[in-house]
Amino acid sequence: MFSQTAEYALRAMVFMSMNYEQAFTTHQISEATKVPAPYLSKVLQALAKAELVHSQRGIGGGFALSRGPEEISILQVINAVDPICRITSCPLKLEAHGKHLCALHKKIDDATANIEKTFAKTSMSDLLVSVPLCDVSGLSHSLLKTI
Amino acid sequence: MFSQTAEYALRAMVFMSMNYEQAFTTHQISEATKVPAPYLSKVLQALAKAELVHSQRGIGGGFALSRGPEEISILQVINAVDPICRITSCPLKLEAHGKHLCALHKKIDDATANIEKTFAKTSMSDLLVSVPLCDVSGLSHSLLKTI
DNA sequence: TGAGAAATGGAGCCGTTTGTCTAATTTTAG
DNA sequence: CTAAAATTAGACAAACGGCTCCATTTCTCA
Repeated sequence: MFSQTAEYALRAMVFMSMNYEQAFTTHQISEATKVPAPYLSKVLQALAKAELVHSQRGIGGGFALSRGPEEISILQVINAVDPICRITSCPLKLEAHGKHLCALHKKIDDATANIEKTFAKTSMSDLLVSVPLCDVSGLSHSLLKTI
Repeated sequence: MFSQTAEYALRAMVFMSMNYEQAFTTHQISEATKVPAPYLSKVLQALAKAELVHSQRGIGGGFALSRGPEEISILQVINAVDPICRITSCPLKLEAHGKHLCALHKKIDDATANIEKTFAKTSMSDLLVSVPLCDVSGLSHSLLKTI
């Protein structure tokens, strides 16, 4: 339904939201979210390009949210890596339909619109309630102290 | 969002619903729905395996719905070719979560559940209202007469 | 100023999806 | 019984997503 990449991006974003003023290295995020590190690196780059996170090279560098977790929605994260695209014109390219979608495509697009709406309304901070995303017990000791 | 294959399957099903007691050949369906014929053949086989359509070889054969269009939902069609799968356990395989999903995965699964529900409630006959799926003017003369 | 820590960018691998082609099989018409 | 019409089965090709690896660049600290 949703791509693996979107899942990875969301895990990373939720993790970073847990302590959003701090910068985490790719390795730290990978360890906590169980996302393969080299691939996570690409995902984080996409998030950086979308300006959802800010990257900093060198010692003490890493990735951090570019704004507060309450200002970043699930939709923004998904759209940064694997955009949800609406049906704006007839996929069969029929002149007859023009701008109107047939019942089938309207139904599909309505469902997509609903998803968009739900995900736009939910922010990273909404996802921090009660149950943590990740296995804190598995984290390295040095990282643990920072959370 | 949804796979190309699912789109193709739905187009074919809607088309067959327009005259559901008749059998259409792969070629006829391909022509009307603009789905590549050799690939459509695979899709139709999947629909046949799911018993949504019935196939008949030889002269005068083809594919036809196995029951009335009001008894076939969008969800059934999609699940036949590219199943919507729910999140039943933590994707990170964390012991800590057990059967409970964290906020992130619960949110994603809820959205998926909503899609499922909408698509389960909509039948092929609901998709036949007013605007036709396909470019009837582009169909061969012999096929046109049958619709 | 140098060393090491980190992100960046590009090439490339593997499996799945999408799509094509061909040969074999079934079925009906005549 | 035969020929044509149709599905079925299988191998094959191209494109894409997920993933890895490595060389390069940028940055900080001592």
